[in-house]
Amino acid sequence: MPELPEVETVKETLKTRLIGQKIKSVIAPYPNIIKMNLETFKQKVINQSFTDIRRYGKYLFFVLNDYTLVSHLRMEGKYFLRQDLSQTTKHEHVIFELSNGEYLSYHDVRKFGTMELVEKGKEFTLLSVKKLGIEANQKDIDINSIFKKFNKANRPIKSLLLDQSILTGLGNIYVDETLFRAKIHPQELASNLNVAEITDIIENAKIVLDKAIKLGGTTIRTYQSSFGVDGRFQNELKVHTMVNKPCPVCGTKIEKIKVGGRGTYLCPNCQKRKEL
DNA sequence: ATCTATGCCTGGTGGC
DNA sequence: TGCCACCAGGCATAGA
Repeated sequence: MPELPEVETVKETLKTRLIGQKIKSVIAPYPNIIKMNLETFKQKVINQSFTDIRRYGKYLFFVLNDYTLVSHLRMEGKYFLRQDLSQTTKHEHVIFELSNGEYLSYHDVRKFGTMELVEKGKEFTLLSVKKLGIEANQKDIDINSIFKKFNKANRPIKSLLLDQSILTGLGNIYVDETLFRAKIHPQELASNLNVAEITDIIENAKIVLDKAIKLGGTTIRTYQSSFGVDGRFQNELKVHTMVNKPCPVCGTKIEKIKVGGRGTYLCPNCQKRKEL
């Protein structure tokens, strides 16, 4: 699923081909992706050009002349550039005809992805974007402010790391990898963790995310960056998807459990719960 | 105020 | 082979 490194990769890939292109028309076989009236949406974006593409957390911002198209890929959204409409396939739900004759096409089997349109510069007035915390790979994160939030939470640490309102950018894959590196059990209550442990988690999150960005993201299940390119971080995964494989540190079999309803991988020897 | 459960969706898988 | 129940899960929302 696209998390911060995957969305970053998509952004960089699309930038090389999309900047300067003007939207000539919009075709929406499944318009529910767009969270506003389709005709209004078309009126606003047609004749607008892509001036920049940015990212915050897992959100993509397509900056146009007067508006910003805010796109979230959720579980498996993807963008393709098609040379011709005949190349589009079953699950391409929103298609932008570009001035160079190509088509920017949004593909999403599960239809969970969203597109919202705001006036340029007002991206952070969107409720979904406004509530996001700081990016998990940011330099010099204020550990104390994070610690305060974690310290009063009576929930598993994994659930807090997935909560985008505190730190944003981590999803199921990178949370598992981060907690493995920090040697913290995903079900450990956040309130049981001390400042040193929180610091360790945050440092490892940055290491994992930065390395995944360098490798173009992680391809498991369905993720590909735009134009059908696989990521390479899947070769670096230590625990996620590795059930019953030996832990790369101690050789113990990796376990799969459920935490907050999500499939969770861990080494039961390296990531022991604390005795209190 | 916090936390948990549900709905949104489809394709893949395993059981029979 | 086909049918069915179940699973994958980010986020919004409803409910406890």
